[in-house]
Amino acid sequence: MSLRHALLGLLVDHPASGYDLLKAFDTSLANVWPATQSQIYGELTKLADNGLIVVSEQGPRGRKEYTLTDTGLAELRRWLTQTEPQRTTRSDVLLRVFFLGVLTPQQARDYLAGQAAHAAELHANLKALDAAIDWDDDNLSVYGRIALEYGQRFAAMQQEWAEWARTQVRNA
Amino acid sequence: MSLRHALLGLLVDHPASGYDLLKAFDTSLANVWPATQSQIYGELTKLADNGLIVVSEQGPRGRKEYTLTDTGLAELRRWLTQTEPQRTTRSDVLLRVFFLGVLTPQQARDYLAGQAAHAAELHANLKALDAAIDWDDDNLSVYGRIALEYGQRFAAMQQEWAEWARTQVRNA
DNA sequence: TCTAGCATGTAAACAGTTACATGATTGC
DNA sequence: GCAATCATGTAACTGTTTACATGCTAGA
Repeated sequence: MSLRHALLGLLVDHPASGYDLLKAFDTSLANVWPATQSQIYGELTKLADNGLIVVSEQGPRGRKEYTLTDTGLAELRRWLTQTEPQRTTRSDVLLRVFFLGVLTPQQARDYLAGQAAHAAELHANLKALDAAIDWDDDNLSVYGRIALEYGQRFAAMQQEWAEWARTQVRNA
Repeated sequence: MSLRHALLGLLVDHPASGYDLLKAFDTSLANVWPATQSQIYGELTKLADNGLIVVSEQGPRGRKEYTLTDTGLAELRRWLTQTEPQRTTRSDVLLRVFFLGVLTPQQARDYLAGQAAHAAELHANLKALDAAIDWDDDNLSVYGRIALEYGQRFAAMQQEWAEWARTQVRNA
């Protein structure tokens, strides 16, 4: 269960409330590990119950600020070094490719063209984001840039693939 | 819910039993849309209840062979042409990158080197698979090849990224 | 005869999504 | 005063995984 560790990771160095974390998920982690409000609040309660985080401050409107405990940090490190990342992924986009044979060649090409366009747009957005951020050389910047670079390479790869794939579909 | 449509897609042209479909998931669809035995049998029952497939033949050992109905084929086409693929993905590998700052630079480089090695191995396997298959020019081959090409490009991209990323991690 | 593989089904637990529900505070 | 945003929580549902449970059949 990576959600638990994503929360621990976000709490390193700066305490935050559920609401703060929700925003972090919706921005920086949106394309890596999306999570809903429901999930986040529930998981924070469990993490606090297990002593991996503590409520360090209570603010207005029932705000609860959580801080990572030593146990929590140790667990984060254990997860990073002692466990293998899960690699089971599902791709709806690719699944559909397997079944394009039931459509006309024109429809199949349209589908692939749509995917190429989508990837191109994503690539442009990520490139713009990269340019807009003022990267320095602290940890957050180094690893944030590495992750963003992944996104850009991935989007470029998808675009090139979809454009190539389109040329492979011949009329029956 | 794509599992439903994956089953419909696999039943195009050739009737199959739950057991046959399970094997198809474990081989060709393993990296695209993994599914368990439990899920498959349950979903087949629902699809039959809804008239998208029918039990066309009963064999030994309680074997039930399912055939796609016209309604089922129509639904598959509707899914392909009228609905947008879901693009919410989760990447445990990438999530960990965000938090490599809590490790030593050496540990972070080790992690990235491990990912590079893993991607390289996957790439080699997919390349070998590609070479081993006797592709002809029917629909299955065309779209199967396109999907496999995606896998190869993706694995190559991941390897190159991880190797590059490793060089970005400097000692603090 | 016995083993491997064929063949299906169900129950419980876990993860994730959607929807509902409520209320406080800040700034205009 | 009102709207936007801050802030949390719960319930119901869907999808996925793991484990249990059972039995038949073909071939060595």
